[in-house]
Amino acid sequence: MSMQKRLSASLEDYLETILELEDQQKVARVKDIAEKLGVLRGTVSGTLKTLAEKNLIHYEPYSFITLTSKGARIAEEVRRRHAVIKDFLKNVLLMDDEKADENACRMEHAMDQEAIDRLVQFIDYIQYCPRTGQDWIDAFVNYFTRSEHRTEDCRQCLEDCVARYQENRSSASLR
Amino acid sequence: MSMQKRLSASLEDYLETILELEDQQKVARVKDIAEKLGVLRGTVSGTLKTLAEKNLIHYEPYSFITLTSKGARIAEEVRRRHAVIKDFLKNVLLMDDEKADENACRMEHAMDQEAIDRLVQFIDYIQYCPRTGQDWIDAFVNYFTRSEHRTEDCRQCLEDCVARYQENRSSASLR
DNA sequence: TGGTAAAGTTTGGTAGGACAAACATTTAGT
DNA sequence: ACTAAATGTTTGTCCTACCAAACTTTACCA
Repeated sequence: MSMQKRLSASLEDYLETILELEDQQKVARVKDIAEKLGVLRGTVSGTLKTLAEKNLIHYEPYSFITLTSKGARIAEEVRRRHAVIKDFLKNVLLMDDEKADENACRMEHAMDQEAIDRLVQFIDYIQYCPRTGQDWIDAFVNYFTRSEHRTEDCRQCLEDCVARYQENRSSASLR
Repeated sequence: MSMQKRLSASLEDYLETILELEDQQKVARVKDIAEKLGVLRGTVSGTLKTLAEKNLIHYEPYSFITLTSKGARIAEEVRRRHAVIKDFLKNVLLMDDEKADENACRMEHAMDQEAIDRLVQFIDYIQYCPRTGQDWIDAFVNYFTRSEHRTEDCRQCLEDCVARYQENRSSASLR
């Protein structure tokens, strides 16, 4: 059921924006959609008709816009993709917030479910595996800001990592 | 000098394809481009004119097609983005070859230089840092195929990791 | 309550990118 | 060398997505 071919990047963006506006202010207005997407109001009117025909929004001219349940499901999918990708770019690759968002905005239309799911698991794995975790990510900044890595002494880092593991083991067994 | 706004995804794909064909068979033919891109020959003819106007290819009707130096530079950029992304999807996220390629095909038009560069460094970091490396990636498959990770005993893995580091240290100092 | 500003809509036009099918040229085979 | 098949091009059409500008409706407030 509902074996839908993916929407265009543009239509996905409209849905995502409408969902955001619903959350922010309970209702989506044409003007706000136009501003968020950087297009003219006239363009939005046209696209809303398209979305309504596809049963993705409730739309009566001159009235407010809300997502249908089908539209909401898709909008939430898109938003999730965006969030996952941004999280990776910002908190793993350590890109700044704005750049991470810009790239996520485009990448969210390019990655399929499988790629997103795998990325989620990978981010998870980094946090869960005792060999990595947040401090390992934090140390990534040293890697790409310095030019000479080869002289780095990793022994201390490794020892800390092992110590932390044993620490966690014992405190876990106390619970 | 050459402050170029990015080409459309479509034009980037044409350049990438032409580069591939040049490498494979020394020359790009309309028919082959059409097949690789899954469009009709007529569509290719039209697009080739566009590319020629932008000085990205050498093009005379009924003759062979080659990239200009400007076109080649862009084509190689696109190919590099593709390769980096595919490498990540396949060898870090462990997606299968075909899926990795499909996603890379789309993502290559969505990520900017900065994101790609950071991804390269990250892949590098995984290999370079003694806490991670190939065996850490290999263990990722255990993480996402099993449902219960929490019972996993990580001590052995951690010990092996430390041992390998000391091993490498001493063999390095012998050189 | 009328009038105006803001918000929304419609219409006509442009551009990119594709298809289909008619047409032109080149290549190969005999 | 001639011709059929393969390859390449042109033309006309479609679709999506946008802008500009005229127009309509709604909202507000004096």
